[in-house]
Amino acid sequence: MRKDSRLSRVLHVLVHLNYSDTPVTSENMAKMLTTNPVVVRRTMALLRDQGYVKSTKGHNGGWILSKPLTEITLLDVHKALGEGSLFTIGLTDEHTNCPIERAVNIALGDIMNESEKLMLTRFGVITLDLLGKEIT
Amino acid sequence: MRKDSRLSRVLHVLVHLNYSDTPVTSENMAKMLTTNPVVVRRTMALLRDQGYVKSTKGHNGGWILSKPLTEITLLDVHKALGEGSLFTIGLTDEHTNCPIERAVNIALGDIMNESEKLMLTRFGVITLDLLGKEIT
DNA sequence: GTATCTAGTAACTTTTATTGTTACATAAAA
DNA sequence: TTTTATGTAACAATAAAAGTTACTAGATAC
Repeated sequence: MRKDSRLSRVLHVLVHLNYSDTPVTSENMAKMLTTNPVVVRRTMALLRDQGYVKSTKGHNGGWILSKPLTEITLLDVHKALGEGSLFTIGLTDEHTNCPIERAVNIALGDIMNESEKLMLTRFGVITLDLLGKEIT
Repeated sequence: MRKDSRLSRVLHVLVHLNYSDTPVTSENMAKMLTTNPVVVRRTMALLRDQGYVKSTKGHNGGWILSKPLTEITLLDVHKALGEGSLFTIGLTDEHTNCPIERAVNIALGDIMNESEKLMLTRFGVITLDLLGKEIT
């Protein structure tokens, strides 16, 4: 199953942004992430929509933070990326009147919900500045 | 991101197996799951390898449980399917000497591990007979 | 013992989500 | 007005999973 490493990569970029006095271009970010500028713009656009970064065009243009890292949590970024479920496991929806299917879905669903809740709660209390500080 | 509903579907099948006095053919399971027999065999083979089901060929052949449902947990089935990570989120591994990437990975990794641990623990205490019993 | 029914499995094709790419428009600064 | 950026639509490539085909092997029925 394929992994989505956008969260991890975007976080990386955001923390780096914090340490740059000048805007960082999509081109440069693309090099950092060994991808290409259009992909970077696509992803960064999601963060811009939520007010976490700003972009400027033309000479000396690029991306800057529009909020301090202390005001952005892992959860904020995760949500901005618009991910669906966090889990690779999916439930079925083919025999909704089969009591066994229903029981299976309830059991798995309950566990997944509990686990997701834990994860998002943890995400919600970690601001991005902490990532910089945790550097050893 | 694509979901893997094999766990959910296999559980469904296993509980149904329990209620059948005769072996169930891959063909019939395929109909239940609206897929095809080869896919069923591929998946069931993983469970057979772990001793949870047995298959017999020829007339009146098919699949039967080789352990009671009380001795199979969600975790057992999950592991038998050989899934990798439970999460759609992946970490990066491109700048292992970048302290920021490392910090991001540590933060996300810790949370994912904790969440995974919770999930697998819950899986481990639910035996498949409970699914049948939870039917309302 | 031959026909039939079943699983086992390798090889191939299809599907589909994501990522990557191209091309061009728009805006800002030199 | 040229250069450097982003914005975005449209298309192509990639890759993982599922589906399919085709065949083998074993077990039962007749």
